[in-house]
Amino acid sequence: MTVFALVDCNNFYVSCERVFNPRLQRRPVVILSNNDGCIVARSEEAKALGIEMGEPLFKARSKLNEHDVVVLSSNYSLYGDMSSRVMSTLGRFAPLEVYSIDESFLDLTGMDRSGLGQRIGQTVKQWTGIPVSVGVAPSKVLAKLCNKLAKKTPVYRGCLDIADDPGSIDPILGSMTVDKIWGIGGRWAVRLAALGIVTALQFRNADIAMIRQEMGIVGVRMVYELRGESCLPLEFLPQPRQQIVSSRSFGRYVERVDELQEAVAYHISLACRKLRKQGSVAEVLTVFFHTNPFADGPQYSPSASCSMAVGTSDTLEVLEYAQRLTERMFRAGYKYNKAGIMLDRFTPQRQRQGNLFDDTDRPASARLMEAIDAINGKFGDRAVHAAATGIKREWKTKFERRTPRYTTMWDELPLAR
DNA sequence: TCTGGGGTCCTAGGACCC
DNA sequence: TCTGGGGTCCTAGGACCC
Repeated sequence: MTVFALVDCNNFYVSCERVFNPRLQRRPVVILSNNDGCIVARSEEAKALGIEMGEPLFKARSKLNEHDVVVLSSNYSLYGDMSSRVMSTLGRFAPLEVYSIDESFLDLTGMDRSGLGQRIGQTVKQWTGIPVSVGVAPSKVLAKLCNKLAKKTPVYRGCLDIADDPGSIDPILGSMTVDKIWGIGGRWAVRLAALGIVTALQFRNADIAMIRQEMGIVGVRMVYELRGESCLPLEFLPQPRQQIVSSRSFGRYVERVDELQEAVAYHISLACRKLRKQGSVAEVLTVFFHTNPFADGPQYSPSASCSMAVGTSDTLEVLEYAQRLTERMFRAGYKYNKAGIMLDRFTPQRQRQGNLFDDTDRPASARLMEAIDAINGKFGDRAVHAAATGIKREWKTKFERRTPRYTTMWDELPLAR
């Protein structure tokens, strides 16, 4: 039997901030999404005040002021770096699948697990400063569930292991609604309720043929997983992305085509760098932008794709396609609040399909991109960049309350006195 | 005034092929 | 009057996740 552990960081973004600013301990803290728009992470104290996940900042404002809540912009450089520290610590214990920025599955099959969960937690806390919870079970879905229980039930001291006795949580399944299961969202919960399935226990005990009929193969797998029969294997090797999206809201409305072009160019450069990093080339490009869907007034949200003559990851080459698409779609007289691009149809760089009419010097293009990536890797992201991405960039996304990038920028290191 | 961003998988249906 | 059977590929849309 395979034994899965799910290790999940507690309130990850808030915990990262607290490592470098201990004054945030025991205070209510929230972290905002891009553009300081919504609340995407909350400390326990903030949750206790009834502040909701995903709540727009302006709606929560009075509550935040009233309770003197600390409000911070996202600091992705910091969180990304702290995440890799946590993951490499976890890698000391067992083979792992990094599932998201703040959680990993570990393969504990055949290991002596007595006290192991607590030991993992203590080590991560001591080495990185980040508190974690651990769930251990014979399937991923159950491990997820145990993790959730471990997190909110102090008596488990941060780790719940049911690998030897999955039935032990039946009473809890019976009192839990089905949408709390990983993979079952609100939509399914509504449809299942119509079939008389409300609790996680009812779902687990449901008739397989009926679930197959109603939910397809996805639902069937969920039921088996809940029964402790693993259907979702561990994936130790990260799979290359099949699409890369880059998009952001603007810090203020954009009405001019040149600013829109800058923003699109900026997204192209981010996405192409990611694409090169994974060693792929893309054949299809999509560009989109839109007005603010929440605002009154005329709406316009165009999107257009094109196939590129040859699969490419060359920023300058993709830029040309992007600018043509943007120009074609742009309409004056609208207040745009967001732009983005998507790259699609990837092949590995080495298997690039040529084109008879391609007169680009491919080796030269590859060397140029390599040089740009190397320079930016050493001297910072925009040390060299396409002029098309703009100089002043007044449309930039807002991060008005971002803390220093303590661990990734020399001039933002924390000071010790 | 102010509302995030980036992914995956599955399915149904249409187009097309022999 | 009567109009097969089996397959693949692609796309759009729905559902989910963090």
